[in-house]
Amino acid sequence: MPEGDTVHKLADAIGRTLAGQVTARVTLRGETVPALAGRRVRAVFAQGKHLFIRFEEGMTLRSHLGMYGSWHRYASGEPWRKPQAQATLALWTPPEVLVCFNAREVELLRSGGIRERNTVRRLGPDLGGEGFCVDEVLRRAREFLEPETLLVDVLLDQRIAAGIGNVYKSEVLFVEKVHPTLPLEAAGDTVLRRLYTAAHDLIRANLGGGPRMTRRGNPPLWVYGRHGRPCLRCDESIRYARLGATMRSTYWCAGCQRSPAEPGADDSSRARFG
DNA sequence: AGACGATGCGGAC
DNA sequence: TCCGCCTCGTCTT
Repeated sequence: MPEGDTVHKLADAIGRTLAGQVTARVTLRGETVPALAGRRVRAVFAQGKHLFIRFEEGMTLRSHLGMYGSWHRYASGEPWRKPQAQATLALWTPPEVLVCFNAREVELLRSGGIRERNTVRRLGPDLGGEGFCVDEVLRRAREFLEPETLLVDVLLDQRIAAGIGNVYKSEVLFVEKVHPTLPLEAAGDTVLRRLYTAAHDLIRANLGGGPRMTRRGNPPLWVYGRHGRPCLRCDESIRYARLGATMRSTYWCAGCQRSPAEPGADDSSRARFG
């Protein structure tokens, strides 16, 4: 399931099958796309959670898996494990066929179309990419967000940096010992820089293969999905709440990540800012 | 068998 | 702030 690292790994895998190949046939929601028949694939790449397949002469397929999307690879003639009606995109090479099921968005962009797409144009620096620049992240946070914005909402905002999903959100806050509802302004540049650097390191570390992990050993995640279980650092019970503007599931350790609102809380992060 | 919730995100109000 | 999307694994009955 897709956060930035997953989509990057998918792009690599799909690129190994498609890059340099000529597609005999491409269907978009069941409809053949004549413009892509007999067309050579130039590159397959990810940007945040978007996956792009660029063809010669500039045409590009953009896909976003959303919650339910998945990619399958089959040999030609092999039966598909999901109903054909759920296929949003299929590309025949022809020894193989790549099928994207239940994507949230799939579209064909004409030359230069990537830059015209608002959602894509506005994406922040790609946390799974090589040239990630945390200074640009800080600049965007100042430009796009109110100072009162909670860190849970900052981290999920793909305009600030692209690739963090709900799992990395909680994990990154835990790793850096920052409370999920600390406001942007109270966090300050130092904390923000630490959070995004950690996010970049974790996502990059997970591009190698194997299951996604934010720590060595079992369990592979520090806090996500561990509601009520003991913190792996301090043994306190892991908390769960739906937080932020979109009320998304958030997990944190009240021992390691002190609340900005609780009396007697450690306010060292605030002191660092002010 | 049915309820519930989920790794995402845009849009209506 | 809430809902829709229209899938699927997991848990409850």
